[in-house]
Amino acid sequence: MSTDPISYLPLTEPTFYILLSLAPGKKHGYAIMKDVRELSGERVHLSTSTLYTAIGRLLDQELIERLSDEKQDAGPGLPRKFYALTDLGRRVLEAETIRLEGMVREARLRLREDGV
Amino acid sequence: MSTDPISYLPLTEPTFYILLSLAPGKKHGYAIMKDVRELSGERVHLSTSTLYTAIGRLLDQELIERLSDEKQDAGPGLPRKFYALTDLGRRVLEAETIRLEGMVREARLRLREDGV
DNA sequence: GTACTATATATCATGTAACGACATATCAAA
DNA sequence: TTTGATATGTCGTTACATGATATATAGTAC
Repeated sequence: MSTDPISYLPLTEPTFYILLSLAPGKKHGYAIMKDVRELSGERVHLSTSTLYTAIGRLLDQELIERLSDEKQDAGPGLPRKFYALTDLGRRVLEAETIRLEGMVREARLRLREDGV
Repeated sequence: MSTDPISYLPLTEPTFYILLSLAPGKKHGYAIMKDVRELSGERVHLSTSTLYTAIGRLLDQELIERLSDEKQDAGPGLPRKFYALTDLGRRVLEAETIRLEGMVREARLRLREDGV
């Protein structure tokens, strides 16, 4: 497992949004799901299968970490599990953003060359 | 098969670059491969398997079309096959660029909120 | 008191796409 | 004559998304 953020790129769209959702601070799975929906302008609707398998993968890769037992305001539903970005996770997210900016820059150049 | 470009998104990185490579005009497969490598700053090295399976898929989806027998300056290698963007392909590429811009915008907002 | 809805977790089967490895062919230069 | 650049393609494996399905809890409406 590399510590070079570049080696984790490109991120898939769900993965990108999950990490971005955690950028401001810790969240539990279901909160991530709702946040991503809003954050993406109702465009990305994570299914629970996508969400929880991605969380498992990101934990394995140490891009996020599980926060041990935030003794939380229990609302309805099963007990919440909170996650946060690791340093590596944040660096991956930043590297991915730079990658995306490069793609947009090149696209804007080529799409302007012919009359768009 | 939809004519709504949004329904083809998100594109994978190889697919995005293949379409972008065709934006200025027709190319054959091997030329696309070299162009993508340069265009991406030596970052994306398409394997021939990725390239030709993607071309097959894009033909099926009618995002690109095969140009029939450009009687071409035959150089070395097997006979070239030329491809070009369809109108739909161009619209998909534009829609994808807009999607990427949205992701970058949101990422820049959230990554600035905490001190990046 | 009971059914419904939102909250919250998770797995399974299937489909799609990337990718390394492999295969084939042509021409030019060393 | 053999190497390297050009040029096309398939096969097996792996990774990931996704719809369907399952389980559990708390509040609300009837």
